[in-house]
Amino acid sequence: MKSDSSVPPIDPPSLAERIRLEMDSFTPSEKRAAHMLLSHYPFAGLDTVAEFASRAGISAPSVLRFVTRLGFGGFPEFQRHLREELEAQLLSPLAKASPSDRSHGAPALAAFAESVIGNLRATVENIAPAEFDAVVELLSDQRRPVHFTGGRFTGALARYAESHLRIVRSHVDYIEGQPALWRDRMIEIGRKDVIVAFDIRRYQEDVTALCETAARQGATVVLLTDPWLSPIARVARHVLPAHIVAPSNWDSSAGLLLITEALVAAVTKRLWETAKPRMEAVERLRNEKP
Amino acid sequence: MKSDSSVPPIDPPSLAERIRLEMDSFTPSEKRAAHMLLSHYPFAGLDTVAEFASRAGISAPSVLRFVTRLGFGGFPEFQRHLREELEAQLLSPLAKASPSDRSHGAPALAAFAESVIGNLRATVENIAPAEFDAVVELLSDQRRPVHFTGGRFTGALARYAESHLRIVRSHVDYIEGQPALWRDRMIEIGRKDVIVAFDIRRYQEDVTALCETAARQGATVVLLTDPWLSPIARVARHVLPAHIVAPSNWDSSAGLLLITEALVAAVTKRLWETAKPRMEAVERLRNEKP
DNA sequence: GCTTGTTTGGAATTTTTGGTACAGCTTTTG
DNA sequence: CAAAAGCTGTACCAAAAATTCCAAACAAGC
Repeated sequence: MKSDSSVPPIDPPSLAERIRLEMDSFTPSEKRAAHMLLSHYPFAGLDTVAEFASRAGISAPSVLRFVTRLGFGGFPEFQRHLREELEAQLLSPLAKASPSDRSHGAPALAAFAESVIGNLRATVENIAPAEFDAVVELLSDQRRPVHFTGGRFTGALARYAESHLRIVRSHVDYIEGQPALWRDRMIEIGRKDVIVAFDIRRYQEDVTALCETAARQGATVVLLTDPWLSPIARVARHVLPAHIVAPSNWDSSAGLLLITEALVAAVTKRLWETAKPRMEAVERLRNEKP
Repeated sequence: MKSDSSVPPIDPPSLAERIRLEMDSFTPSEKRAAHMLLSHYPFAGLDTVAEFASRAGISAPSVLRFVTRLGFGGFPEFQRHLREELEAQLLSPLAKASPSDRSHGAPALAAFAESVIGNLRATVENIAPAEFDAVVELLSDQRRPVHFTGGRFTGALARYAESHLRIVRSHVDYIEGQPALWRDRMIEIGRKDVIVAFDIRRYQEDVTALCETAARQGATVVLLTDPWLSPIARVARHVLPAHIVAPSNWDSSAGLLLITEALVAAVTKRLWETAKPRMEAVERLRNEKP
């Protein structure tokens, strides 16, 4: 889920900050807990209650009272908060930089671009070479029909992929997401077929259904998704996750596009012997028209 | 080459690194686990076994087997390692981008990514802020109908833009490039209308024709193109060029996507007052369906 | 010095979590 | 095509963790 509630992402005041402010109102043992936590923030809080208590030199119940006092429902909830805070901080090192220190380009554009570039780097880092290569191999097998599909936003990317790959090789098509549009086509799908699905959060049930049906019939499913993994991952043979978080109310698909283009480039190169004449033929046909 | 001889601070080989290397030798469900972990490293591993298993789409025992295979005595030990690694990394700001890490990801993918990133930077540099802002302003005017269009490859990007913007505001649509499909619609196009065209080299005559016709009827044309400028530039009021050259037989549209997403983000923010209720309503409608 | 209210830790309790045995299934191999 | 090996999930159990309860210790007020 995305937090659509507030537009300008004002940093939530860190828990550490709150603790410092409320320090005076703590009981002696709560203070020990607080100091202990702040001295190693936030890692000190990631252990067990017993460990925390022992390090702070107090008892477990005191630790519990401490976190309750901070407004958490329990120790696990407290830990979850720490993790999320840590993750948010680590993933957006850019947010720290002053927002108006960029000179060139539209400021909004520049900031957006930096964020997207971060996504691309992170995406590349997290993709296993073997996985990428395996997908290239799969898409380069001309005996296997390839079908692209995607959700309401990602469908456009699927189309983009399809429009390129269909020129490189044959048996490439695009399947619309709605079940009514693919139900009858499923009879054609079998062991040899490859489904390449694009699906990011707000995962679409119809796309999932398509992939599950195809997988049940023996098709090989390749999934391009976000790091949280679409439910399709459960039936997918290969998963390529891309980072998608951007300073926007929408997610960014740049990482998915990157993977897509890299795949197309690799397959084109791999099949160059047969792709070249094909591409030339397509070009010739296009020029004949008028 | 740099002289690294003096200091041999061999980074403790991150667990992530080891996982990437051993990826090939994993069983299918272990790969799932590995992927899941890498895509969110290391936070994905900080939850409970059950949570981890569920997110990766595998069973809890498989997760246990996975961590055992990595050489840990148990899940808690595995988590402790992750925490320590994270802490170490966070405390040394140098570790940010360890150069020995660069080689990761599929080599082809990594090289491609660097090239794309270069394109994005160049694209941002070459866009006049005023031009960008003017387009945002134009697209934020709800009284002006907006029509997206594009060529055989870029059409997908136009669709992508349309699918987002149509949720933010009304009077947004997509026009297919072939003249037969838009000829009759042109009668509707007038002074108030805005055409946003995507067109990169191997410029398509039909898209050019569409824009020329629309411009002749008084419509405002916005063009997203490559640095060599599509012929549409002659009739366009605003031109946003993106760098597209990549190590591939194909051009890369990442720069166009970047501009598109930045535009959508800016317009969404600009129209937030009216966009928010719209987006919520759309969400509600989508959830009613089943 | 007694009482009252607060704070604290030990021990019991409950919930959650990690771990294991086993059976079904898939893939590989002969 | 059958047997074997390997992988994976269900069901169950043990362990450990969080949480609650209660009585002791302490401080402040009369």
